[in-house]
Amino acid sequence: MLNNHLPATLRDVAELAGVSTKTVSRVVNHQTEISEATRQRVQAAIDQLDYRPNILARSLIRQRSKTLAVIAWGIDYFGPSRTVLGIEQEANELGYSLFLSLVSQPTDDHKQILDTLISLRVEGILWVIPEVGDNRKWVQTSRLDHLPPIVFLSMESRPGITVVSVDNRNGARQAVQHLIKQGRRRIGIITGPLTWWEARERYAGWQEAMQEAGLKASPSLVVKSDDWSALNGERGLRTLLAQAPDLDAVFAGNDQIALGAMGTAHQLARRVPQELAIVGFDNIPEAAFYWPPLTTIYQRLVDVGRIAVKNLHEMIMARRLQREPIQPVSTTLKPELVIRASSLELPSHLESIQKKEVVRLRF
Amino acid sequence: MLNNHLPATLRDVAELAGVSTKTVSRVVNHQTEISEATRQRVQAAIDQLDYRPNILARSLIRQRSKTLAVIAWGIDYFGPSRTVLGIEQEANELGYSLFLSLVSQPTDDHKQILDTLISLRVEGILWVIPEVGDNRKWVQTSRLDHLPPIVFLSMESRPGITVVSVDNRNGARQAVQHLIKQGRRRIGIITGPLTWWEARERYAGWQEAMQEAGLKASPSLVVKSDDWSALNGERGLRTLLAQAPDLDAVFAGNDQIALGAMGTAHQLARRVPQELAIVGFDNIPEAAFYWPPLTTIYQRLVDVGRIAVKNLHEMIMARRLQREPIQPVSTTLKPELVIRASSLELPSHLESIQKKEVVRLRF
DNA sequence: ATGAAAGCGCTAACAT
DNA sequence: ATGTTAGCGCTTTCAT
Repeated sequence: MLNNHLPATLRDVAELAGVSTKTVSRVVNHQTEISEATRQRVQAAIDQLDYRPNILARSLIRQRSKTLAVIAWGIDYFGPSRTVLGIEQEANELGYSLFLSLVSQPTDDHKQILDTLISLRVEGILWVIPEVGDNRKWVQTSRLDHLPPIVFLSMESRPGITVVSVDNRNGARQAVQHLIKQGRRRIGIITGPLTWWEARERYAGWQEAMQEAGLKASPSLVVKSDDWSALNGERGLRTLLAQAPDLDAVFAGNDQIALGAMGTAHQLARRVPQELAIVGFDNIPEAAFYWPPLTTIYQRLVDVGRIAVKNLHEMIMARRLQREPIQPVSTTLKPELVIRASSLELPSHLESIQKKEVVRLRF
Repeated sequence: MLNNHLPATLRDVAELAGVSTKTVSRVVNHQTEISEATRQRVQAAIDQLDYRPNILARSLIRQRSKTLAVIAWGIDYFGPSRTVLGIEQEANELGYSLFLSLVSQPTDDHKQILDTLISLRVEGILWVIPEVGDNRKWVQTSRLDHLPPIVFLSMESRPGITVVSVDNRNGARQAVQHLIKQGRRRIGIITGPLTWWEARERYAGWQEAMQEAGLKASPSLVVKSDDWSALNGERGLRTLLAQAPDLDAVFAGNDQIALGAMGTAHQLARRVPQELAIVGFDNIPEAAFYWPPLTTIYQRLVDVGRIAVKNLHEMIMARRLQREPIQPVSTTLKPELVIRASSLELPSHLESIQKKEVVRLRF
């Protein structure tokens, strides 16, 4: 059977129930000023016709789309996808539908996407493109009050805009301080790509922690990656060991880089953690199952998404009420250190094995 | 400054330019039947007022929202997020905007979300919830012609519906056949949760490949996981070794399970791959950097998403043209075997190391 | 408690 | 080449 009959409208329901459209509208919107008898009659007609209100028409007249947009990059990576998950959850709870737009590169031009979103009459925008190079310069020079309210995720706080992010610098400091507490002194770093704000922050955190402990943050302890992949961890550790043969620990820009570094350590027969402690960043789910399990920094990325939507909602409401726009607030979440075997002097859960037998892994 | 001035409408532009609304409409929609002089005058007015067409109003009158919806689960996992990436890319290229709806569990009720999507007047739906338990039973009993066109991803093909998926069974067979070719005979399997269609298919593929090779697919070679996590790989390998001490290879339900199994192998000092070959499924980006690098099955998940949108688009067009709905077609993509060290008798890239020195890894 | 009528912003006949 | 008019489906005064 063909499905060429058009969907039922409010008027169809009204005619079937023998009432006016306004009455049907009252039923659909759960308004009270209606007798129970007619309400039931209308409801019967609705069910019979399988009527669903047309939200497009509703949005048009109410001047509210109840729609947000997320413009994101890297949704196939752990961090962004967790953040989008949180965004969707909170948006759903607040009754917003969510448009998803992706850019293929963080540096891609977003103007066209922004135009589309304005045309779609979204009420607010969540900006989930990482700050890379000068791809945020436009924010300073734009009249943001001519755009829908925007919340920026994971970027440097700036006056006049609303940002939700994780304190990467603090996370890096926690990681390095932990290594120092374990007695490590020659602590190298394999950074992420320093065009990224997050990579720079983690790098700065390493520097700060080293200096605070009276350790030299010497250039020979630094290798800069050009991306976030495990490949850079492999190469990075080789370079680092060439520059600083007495290296006793590595802070990696993220868990993938840490994974690559561990692989190289195995190949070079450097025992982890005894000879070389390794700490990552992100706490991806697999990190607990690396060999050895990886000490890393946990960021509450789902919460980043949820908080961003909450803030956005408040901005939307404030603007609707024609009040002065609320002062932009930046939220920064503290990350948490997750200690596992890769950074411990004596990985306790492995002690028993060592006693029982001489473990000899040869590849 | 407050942003309480309403966005400009077509009529505003028309008045400013001294033309009719229809003329402005022509400019906005790049229609040709208009003189260059007026086109420019109208364009100037558009720029001056910063006018953007209201897509809600346009959708209402055109009876086309140019909008698709993806309803998904597990967007923070590798597979679904890659698929959504492909969906977004293709939707964008075909001029569709994309609504994103997530369920928190594959078994969650989706009826309410479906209602919302119909109300939003999406033109088509991409179903990215994995087939778990009987959560697809509704498809058989529903009048799908009363819903927007739907394409189902990653599920068992059924007559009457459009499905795009990967041939998991074939992938598993490739994995096991590869192990057999390497001389392995006692090939165990740690399945994913068998409530999942994909896990069952991979399990069936293992059985088929074993039987075809004249090997016994004995129950002692099987461990069934209750989820897809690395933890099950750890436990799984222990159980498997208890059941079949002469095990010489493991096919894991996915790469995470494989990772967990490798961790246990290390702890138990079983050399991988010499004593125990391991193959995973999915080819997550980190798999190449596991220790040893993991042999696995690659699925073109981005293409799954893209093809799904292409098919959906055709269904939409067919229905719009009031023709008979096109026959549902199911598309099945062949996965590819990616061979790495974890399954090779003599991992070539490690030979040099073995010659140079006796590698002794002790944890 | 219910209804009539106006209109949200746009496009598509159908003029001229 | 340009304009007039009707109306997409809904909500909202303002009546009754």
